[in-house]
Amino acid sequence: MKSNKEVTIYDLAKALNISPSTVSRGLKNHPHIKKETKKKILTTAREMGYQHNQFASNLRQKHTNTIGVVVPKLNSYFMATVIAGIEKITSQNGYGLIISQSQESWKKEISCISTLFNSRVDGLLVSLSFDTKNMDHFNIILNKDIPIVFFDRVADCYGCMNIIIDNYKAGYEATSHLIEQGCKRIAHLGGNLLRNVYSERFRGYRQALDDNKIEFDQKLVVISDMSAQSGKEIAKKILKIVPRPDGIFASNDASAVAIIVELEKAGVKIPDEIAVVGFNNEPISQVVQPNLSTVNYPAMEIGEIAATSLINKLKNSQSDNLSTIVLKHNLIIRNSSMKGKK
Amino acid sequence: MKSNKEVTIYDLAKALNISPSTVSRGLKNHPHIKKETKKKILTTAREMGYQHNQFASNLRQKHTNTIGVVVPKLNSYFMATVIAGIEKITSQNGYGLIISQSQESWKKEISCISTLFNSRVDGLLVSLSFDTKNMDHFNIILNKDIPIVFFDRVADCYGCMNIIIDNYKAGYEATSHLIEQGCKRIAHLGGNLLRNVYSERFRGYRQALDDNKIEFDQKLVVISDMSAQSGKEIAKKILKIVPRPDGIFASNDASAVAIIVELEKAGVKIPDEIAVVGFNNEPISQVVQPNLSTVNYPAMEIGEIAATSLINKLKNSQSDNLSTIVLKHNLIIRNSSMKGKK
DNA sequence: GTGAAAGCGCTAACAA
DNA sequence: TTGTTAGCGCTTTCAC
Repeated sequence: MKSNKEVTIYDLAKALNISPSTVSRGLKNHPHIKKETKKKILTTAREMGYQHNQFASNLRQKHTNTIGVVVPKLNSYFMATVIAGIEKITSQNGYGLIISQSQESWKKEISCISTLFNSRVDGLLVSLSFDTKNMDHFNIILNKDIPIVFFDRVADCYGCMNIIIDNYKAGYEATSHLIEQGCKRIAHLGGNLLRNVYSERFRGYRQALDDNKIEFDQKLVVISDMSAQSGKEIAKKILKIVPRPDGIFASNDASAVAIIVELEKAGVKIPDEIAVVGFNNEPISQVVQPNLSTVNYPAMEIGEIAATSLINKLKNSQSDNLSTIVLKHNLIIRNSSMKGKK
Repeated sequence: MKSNKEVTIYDLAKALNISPSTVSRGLKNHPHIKKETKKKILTTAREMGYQHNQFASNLRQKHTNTIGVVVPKLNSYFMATVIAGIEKITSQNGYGLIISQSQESWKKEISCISTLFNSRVDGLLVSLSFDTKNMDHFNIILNKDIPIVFFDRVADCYGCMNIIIDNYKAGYEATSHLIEQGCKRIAHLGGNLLRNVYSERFRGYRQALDDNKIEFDQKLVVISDMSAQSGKEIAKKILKIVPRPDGIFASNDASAVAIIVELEKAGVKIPDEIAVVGFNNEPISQVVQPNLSTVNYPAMEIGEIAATSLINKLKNSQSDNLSTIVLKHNLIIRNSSMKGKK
C-alpha cells in the first residue's frame, strides 16, 4: 500500500460527479444502481486505474477475509499437501491465507496465535506443535467467537472442530497386520504422546497386542521426534535389543524409511527378519526397497475439508455443530511387511 | 475481527481519563510519555484485555506488514522447504505471509497477483508458473513501486530481483559428469523451456555435449511436466529408443526417481546400462536404490535469501540495487551415476 | 508530556 | 435510484 497516488472511490466520484456511495455500490453491482451509471463507473474505474482496496473495505466491514494457519512444520510432504488442499478451497472462496509455523514449539505456537489474532484473521486452522501442553493460548481467540478448526494434531477444546482420521483404528490395523504376518515382538516408534495422533496410534498398537495375547514390552517402544535422522539412530538401537524385534510399526514414513535403509545396510532382511509398517503414505514409501507398507492418510482431503468446514462456520455463523469429522484411512500393504514372499 | 466488543484505544483513554493519542503513544513506548503514565496504560490495557489491532493501524500507516507469495505448487518437498525458509525470516521481522498457488497456470497466476495486490501486500515473492508467457500482469504491481523478488523460476523484469542458482553451470556439470562416466548417448528430461530453470539446464546439457564432441540428438530430449507420473511414462519411451541411451540427466528428482524405479522394474541395470542424474537433492534421492546423483539446490537458503532481500528493499526503499543473487549449488555424486562400481 | 482533530479508503444507515 | 454522513481503530501533525 505504497503512498503513491492511490486512486480512490472519491476520485472516481469526483470525476463522474456522483457520490462515493454510488460508486461503491456500482463497483460491486448493487441491485439499486442504474445500469447506465454502473457502466460509466466501471469504465472510468478502468480508465483511471482504480483498484479495489480490500484492506480498507475490511476495516469497515470488521472482517479480514483472511484465514490464519498454524502448522508445526511446513516442510514435510504431508503438511505441504494439506496446505495445498487448504489453499485450493480458500482461494476458491475468496479468502486469503496467512501461514505460520510453530516449529514444533509450544512457545512459538503461542506467539503465532497472538500474531494471527492481532492481524484479525476471521478464522483459524491449526495443527498442534509437538510439545503444546495446554490450550490456554486459544482462549483469546475463542472468547471473540473466532472459529478454530484443528486438523491432524488436535485436542479437546470447547466449540472447536476437529478433522482427523481414526488413529486408534489405524494403529490397531497396522499392528494386527504385522501379527498376522507372524511377528511376535513388534517394536513401536512413536512421537510425543501428548499428541492425539501418536497416543492413539500407540493405543491401537497396545490393543492389538492384547487382543492377540502378545505381552506388551516397554523396551520395544521408542518415542522420538520422528525425523529421518532419529530413525537412523533408532535403527541402531533396535539392532541391539535382545531378543531382537521381528516387526516395527512406525508412526510416520520418514522414520520408517530411514529405519529400513539403515537396517538393510546392517544386513537385516526386510521383511523376513524384521517387517516394517509406516504411516502417511508419502511418495517416499513407494521408492524405498522394499516398498513400505503404510497407512494412507488423505492429506489433500484433510486440508480441503478443514478449510471447507471453517468457511461454513464463517458463513453460517453457528449453523452446523459438528465437532469432529473422521476421514477414512486405509492400510496399504506393500513388500516391507509381507513375510515369506519377495 | 468479529463485532463483539473490541476493546479500543478509546476505551482505555476513557477509563484512564487521558487522550487516545497518549494511549497510542504509551502502547508503543514513545519517548515523550512519562514512565508513570506508560505503566498505567500498559496495566489497564492488560486488565481490560486490549489487543492491538494491527489491521486498523496498517490502514492508517498505508502498509500492511504483509508479504505475498505466489508459487506454482505448494506440495513438493523443494517448494515446501523454500516456503519454510521464507516464513522463518518474515516472521522474525514481523511480517505476515499470504500464500497462494498458481497451480502451474498462467491464468491462475494472474488472478493470484491481482488478489494479492488488492489486499495491498507490501511486497511480493514469486516463482513463475509452468506456462507463464509474459510478465504484463506484474506491471500493476511494479507501477506502484511494490517490490518483487523472483526466485527459482524467474524472468527478466525491470527493477525486480532474482534469486537463483547457476542452472546453466549445474546442467553442464551434471552432463559432463555423465560423459566422464563414459556415457555417449545422454537423454535429457526437462520442463517447459519458457522457464529459465529448464532452458538453462538444457543449455548446459547441450554445451557439455558440444564441448565433448558428442552430437546432439533431438530424439533424446523429452519435455514434460516433470511429475513422477510422467517420469514413469517416459521411462517406457526411453526403453524403446534405438540405440538406447546410456545416460539420463533429469531436471528434477521426482521424475529421475520414477524413471529409475521403472527402469529397474524392466530389468535395466542402473547405473551400468543407464546412468542417471537428477536435480534438487530431495530426501527421496537418498532412498531410491541406487541412490540418486543430483544437484544440491539449497531450498531453505533460497527462501531465506529471497525473504531477506525483499525485506531489505522494503526497509531501505531504493538502497541496494542488486538485481540478481546467484546461490551456490553442487553436484552430489551417488551410485546412480557411478559406472563400473556398485 | 499531553491533547484535539483529521483522515487512511471504504461502506451502510438513513434520508431524499 | 442516489446522496449524506458517520464511522471502522488507529496514528500523527500541530498546538499547548
